[in-house]
Amino acid sequence: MADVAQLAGVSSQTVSRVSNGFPGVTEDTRAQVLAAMRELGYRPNSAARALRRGEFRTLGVITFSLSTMGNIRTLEAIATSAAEHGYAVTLLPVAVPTQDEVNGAFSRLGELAVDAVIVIMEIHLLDAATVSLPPGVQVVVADSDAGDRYTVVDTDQAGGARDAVRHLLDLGHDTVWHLAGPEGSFAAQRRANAWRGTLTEAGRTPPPLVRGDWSAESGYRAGLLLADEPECTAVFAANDQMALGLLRALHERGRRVPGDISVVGFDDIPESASFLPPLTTIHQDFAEVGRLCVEGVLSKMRRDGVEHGTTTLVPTRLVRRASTAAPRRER
Amino acid sequence: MADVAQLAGVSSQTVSRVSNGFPGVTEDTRAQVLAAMRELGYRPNSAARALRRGEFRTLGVITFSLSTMGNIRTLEAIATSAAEHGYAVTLLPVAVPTQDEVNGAFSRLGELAVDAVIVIMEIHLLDAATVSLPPGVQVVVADSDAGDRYTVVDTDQAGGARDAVRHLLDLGHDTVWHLAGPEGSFAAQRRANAWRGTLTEAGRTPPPLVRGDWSAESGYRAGLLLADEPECTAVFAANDQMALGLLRALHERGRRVPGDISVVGFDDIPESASFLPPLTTIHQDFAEVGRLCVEGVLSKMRRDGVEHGTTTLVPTRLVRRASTAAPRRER
DNA sequence: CTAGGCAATGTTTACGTAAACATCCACTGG
DNA sequence: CCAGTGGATGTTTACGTAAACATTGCCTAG
Repeated sequence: MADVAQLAGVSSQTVSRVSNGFPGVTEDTRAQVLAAMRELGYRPNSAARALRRGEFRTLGVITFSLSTMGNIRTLEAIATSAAEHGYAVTLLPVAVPTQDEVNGAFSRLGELAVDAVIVIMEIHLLDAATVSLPPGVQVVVADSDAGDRYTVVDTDQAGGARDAVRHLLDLGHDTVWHLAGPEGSFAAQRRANAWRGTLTEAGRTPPPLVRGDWSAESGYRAGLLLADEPECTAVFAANDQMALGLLRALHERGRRVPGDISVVGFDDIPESASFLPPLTTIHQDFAEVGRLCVEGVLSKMRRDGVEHGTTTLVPTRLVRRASTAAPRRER
Repeated sequence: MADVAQLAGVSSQTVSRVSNGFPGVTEDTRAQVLAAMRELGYRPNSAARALRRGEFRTLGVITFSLSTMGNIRTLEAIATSAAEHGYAVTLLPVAVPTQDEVNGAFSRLGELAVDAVIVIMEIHLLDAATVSLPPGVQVVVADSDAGDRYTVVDTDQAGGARDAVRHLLDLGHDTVWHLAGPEGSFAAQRRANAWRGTLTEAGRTPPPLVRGDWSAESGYRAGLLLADEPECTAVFAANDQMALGLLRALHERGRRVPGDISVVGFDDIPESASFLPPLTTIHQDFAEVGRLCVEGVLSKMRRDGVEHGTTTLVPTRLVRRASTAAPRRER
């Protein structure tokens, strides 16, 4: 910076002003400084900047293995949105979703060059970890159940599940079976609750719940079971991958989709339009989730507010494709 | 730090030594300092550290939209591997893969708290961007063609494609059709070249190449075409998504897989085991690619070497599933 | 014609850390 | 008994920046 100042014939402070786009610099001077910067290949040192300003202009994102499409898309949206606000994004991967690992990530956080944190993770892993959160670091949680202690941004899981079930009921199905996600997941839990609630509201009896683990393989196993249920004409799968496995099992067992059984998924992964048949599913707006996470955490930083427990829900959208139809009325 | 020093009754330098695990501190003193740190909730300020040390312990990863599964898995491996070496990972998303955007990302890089960069991107976008690379920042490129100017780590595209084609020939097919990726992609190009080369080597005539754009939708369109080719008994799709679309089209047209047509994909995405039928595909070891990227860039930093043009290939593995079989000999 | 004001620019300082150097002290060997 | 040695700890300083304050000089109103 000093070199630039000397070459431009000004003080280093003026260079700083130009570099930060501050007012109070003549157009001439500014041009001269810029020229000097270019000539010397000057780049501001972000460490010194951060030291001086007391902030890093960086957001940390804690997530374990970018396994699910949703998390990835959310991460991507966070990165893009953060960039728009002049923030960089640092990734804090947690290899195994155990309490210890999460605690470890949180304590490493303190030494990390990060102003705030966005957690993409089921919240129950967070509870015991709170203690080690460095003070002054704001947190927003995505993809999680509302805790009273965190600001949460999430897809409207319940609304999406309700739409899925209603769609099937509207088509004329007597009831809807549910292929749920793993027990430990709040997202799975909320989708299942909404499924049950919607059926009950409509005066239908919820059939026994079938459980998977989000994987296509588990959907396949569930499908083999469901294929043998003669009563089953409509299934709401808690995600698209399980729906994929389900479709394969039904096909193998000679059950037609949607002729014999209608299937609805959840997520709208890009491939779902090319399933056999193309899958009716609930579209999630991950880009919006990511955007809201960033804005939430930034606004928390600014006002230094401590409003815990705010939950923002991002609406979903039903995407109708070929895997759902009215039941055959043969009885 | 000064507070900790005072509480522990030592100098700040001793605190620094403890904080960095340096020798020359009595066990007693160390314990006292650690206690003081805990009591005051001391966390080293990474900005000051970086300023003093002249390095950030951070790697930048440039990638545009985490669209493909491969890039995501690579990114994840990079993050994990970097963490093991005590490095953090900062994400530099490029919204649109245009020259301008890439150049922009590279120039922003200079102001970013990053010691080295890993680029996950087709290299042709890099060529014109080189100029703005800040000096002293090492680069490793993943998922790209070898340039003489960069260190490249990539999956052995050619080897994988060769294995795919050979597998089909070994099963007894006369020749193999190829559903290629977009023209602009070097990965697609190399897979196509290896496909053609392997056929020629084996004395077969390569059928006309069919082109897609990586998406399942494009695979579907290609599949409609191929379903009408009576000669076609085996297809090698350049990725699993296109294979998925292909399977749907073939199914719709009443062509059995693998009865009438065998299909091989590329990538081994998790869903491919649940396709209809389960897809034979080429497994890529993205974790290894990520690991090698990190180690490559770190070793470049250490030796300050300037060995350009090194290319490391990570081997692939053929995963046999139900979508491939011997052709029916009815002629 | 001059005091006052304001815009443009310069000077000083502190941010938190770790390297380099300085000091202290206990112990060893002659 | 003392010089020498080496380990433990303390002191000084610089890293590059931007905030706070200081200075300069020009313009305008009275």
